[in-house]
Amino acid sequence: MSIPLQQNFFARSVHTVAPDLIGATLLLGNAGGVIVEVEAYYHTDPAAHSFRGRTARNAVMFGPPGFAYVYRSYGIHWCLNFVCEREGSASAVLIRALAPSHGLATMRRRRALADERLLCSGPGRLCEALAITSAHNGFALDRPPFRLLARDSEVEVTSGPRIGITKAAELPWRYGLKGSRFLSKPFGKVTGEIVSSEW
DNA sequence: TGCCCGATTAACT
DNA sequence: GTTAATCGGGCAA
Repeated sequence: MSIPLQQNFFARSVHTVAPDLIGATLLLGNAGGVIVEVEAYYHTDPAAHSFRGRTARNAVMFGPPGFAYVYRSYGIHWCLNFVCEREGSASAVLIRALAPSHGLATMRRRRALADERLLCSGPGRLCEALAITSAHNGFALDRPPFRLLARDSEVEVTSGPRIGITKAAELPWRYGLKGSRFLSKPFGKVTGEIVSSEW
């Protein structure tokens, strides 16, 4: 049924990988869910951490595709990215929201009072629910404790401007599962739709 | 060394 | 709609 995603899945344009991740299942240990929202970041993009070159923090982004880049956000939260394309292209997809499907009790405990809709609906929230920290920075995505399973049915993907950034905020590089109630924020009406069935 | 600010979230008014 | 929490990265000095 669900086929594990191999590293070659990530060895493509970040703008192809991002919508293809919608509907895939992300698991860490026995907790996780279906990816319903992501954003693409490319090193020529002023909003990308890799834009100003390689540093200790973003080094994983400059490495080979198929690895996790985890960084601290606002000194409080962790955010999870998947490195894409090829070594040195320094592109990544930010995982922004999941529809919880595995280990609900575990994730609720980690997230305290959060109800199911808010359990994994945000980049910081899903890292808290899956217990992702800097300890996972540089981990391969096709090996434990990570598990990534390809979607097994067609999905409708919407796109729109990215969230929470000030630079290049107009670029429509946010992708989401159309109509999902687990999006961190709704998509605007003007955005186009993409129907995907590959992967 | 100091300063500014962010790929966020929850708890306010 | 507004704001505090909280801290490391990146850049100016």
